[in-house]
Amino acid sequence: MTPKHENTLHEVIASLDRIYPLGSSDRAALEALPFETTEHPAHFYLVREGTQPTACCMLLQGYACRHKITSTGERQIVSFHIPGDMLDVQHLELDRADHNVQTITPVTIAWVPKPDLQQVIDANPTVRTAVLRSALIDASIFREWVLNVGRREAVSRVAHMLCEFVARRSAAGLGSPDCFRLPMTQEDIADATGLTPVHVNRMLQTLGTRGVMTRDKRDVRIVDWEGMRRIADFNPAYLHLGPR
Amino acid sequence: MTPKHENTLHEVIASLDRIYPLGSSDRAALEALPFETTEHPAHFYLVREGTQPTACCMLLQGYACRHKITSTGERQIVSFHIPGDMLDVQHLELDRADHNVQTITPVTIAWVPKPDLQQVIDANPTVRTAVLRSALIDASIFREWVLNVGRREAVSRVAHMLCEFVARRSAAGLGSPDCFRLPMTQEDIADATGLTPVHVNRMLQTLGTRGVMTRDKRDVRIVDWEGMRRIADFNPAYLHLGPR
DNA sequence: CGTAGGTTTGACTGATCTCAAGTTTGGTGG
DNA sequence: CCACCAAACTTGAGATCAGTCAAACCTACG
Repeated sequence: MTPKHENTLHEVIASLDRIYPLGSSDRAALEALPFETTEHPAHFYLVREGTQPTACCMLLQGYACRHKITSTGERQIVSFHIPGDMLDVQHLELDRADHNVQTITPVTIAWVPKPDLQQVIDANPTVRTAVLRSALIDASIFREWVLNVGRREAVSRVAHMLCEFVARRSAAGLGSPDCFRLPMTQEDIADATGLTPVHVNRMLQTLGTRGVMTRDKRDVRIVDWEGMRRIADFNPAYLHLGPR
Repeated sequence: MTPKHENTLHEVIASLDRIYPLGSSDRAALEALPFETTEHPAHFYLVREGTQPTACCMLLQGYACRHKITSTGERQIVSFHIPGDMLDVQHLELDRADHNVQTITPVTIAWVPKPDLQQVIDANPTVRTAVLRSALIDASIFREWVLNVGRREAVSRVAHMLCEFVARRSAAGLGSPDCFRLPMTQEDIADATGLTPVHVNRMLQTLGTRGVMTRDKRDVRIVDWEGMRRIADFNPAYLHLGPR
């Protein structure tokens, strides 16, 4: 039973620490960062493509995604984000957003002014390394998504997306890998897998009839992880979670 | 008329300098890096998924790509690389390769020992920033590829791949944007766009009949850039080339 | 309750794949 | 310089996975 959220950067620091173990001075510097928190409903834009963000946003509670839109208005989600994720490290270095960041569920966001964060990174080599590793891991995840969307059949794409979501979520200590509630709609899943919502619905049913998972509304229970992993062609190495 | 290649890190340094302007001491530090050069034929593996690279390879001459392979043996190329590109910055921080790096044409490669490169990066903040920016730009390109493969129709995917290749190549001063020779086979293009070689062939013909380019074997001439750009839905902002 | 957003189903369509057979090309050795 | 060969490219016909369209059904929430 987690208590009502405290609005500190605690999860973000824990998440960086998981990526690269921080020292006490690193942690202290991060904890001293000034920030403001805001709350937003689902489907709210936190960053818009083409704008120049001036603060660095971090996800404290709820779920979000990054996406891009074609000139014909088709949306492609390129990553999902969970509490503790830094949502725009890249804008420390690249001043124009090349994609959108949008909420999936209602969220609590921490906004840290860019100069303050930059200073902590510059002054703390370990933090710097953690942030760099985090950016490199993001890139690895994007590569896996290119593969997923480019070369896997529909069932596998959906299964893979589910496996990744669960793996990241439980690695962050945010819930069981066997039983969880999906925060995203089937349309979100469609936009993440390069499919249509109708087909995603059918593929979710297929995963049911193949006996690897059961579903009650958005509550999913994986009943055969090995089967799931096989259908998804899921190998978590690309998440670089493990002991280094 | 370029003279026979000199085997220095010159192109790599120029490429970093384009990403983030270097000072003379940065340049001197990079020029002092020890390295060995090797030559390899087309289709040669420079890095294999799952291995732990001990040197950082850079492309001096020729073309290469990164790719991943599904359990059923389908290849998905996730990026192409041109002379001057650092091919595995990520292995400075992540020790296991999560993808393959393979040559497209015969290449000349410079291998820099990881510790030496790490030291130059640690000692030169500007170099560090340039490398970080380079990694962030790579990530941006991966995101665009997810969109390309996930949400664009076949002609657009092929056109987009061509636009990106030309834009990056001419930004690096490696040739004209209007007229160039493709280093990759139609099978490579297929693996980059998530299509089959047969369909890539048809889409290249379509781009011809739509009057945006002409083709003689692998020599391509773009005759209508605006039309090409429109079919490709190409907006180079994601390459972060421009004046910052 | 009413309503909007989300999910499910069915029937039909079509973009892309598959398979299979040619044709062209560029490199190599005689 | 030419003949040969493997790799790359091209073409056609038929199959299929996923998309489209449209309607109905939930269900959470005001």
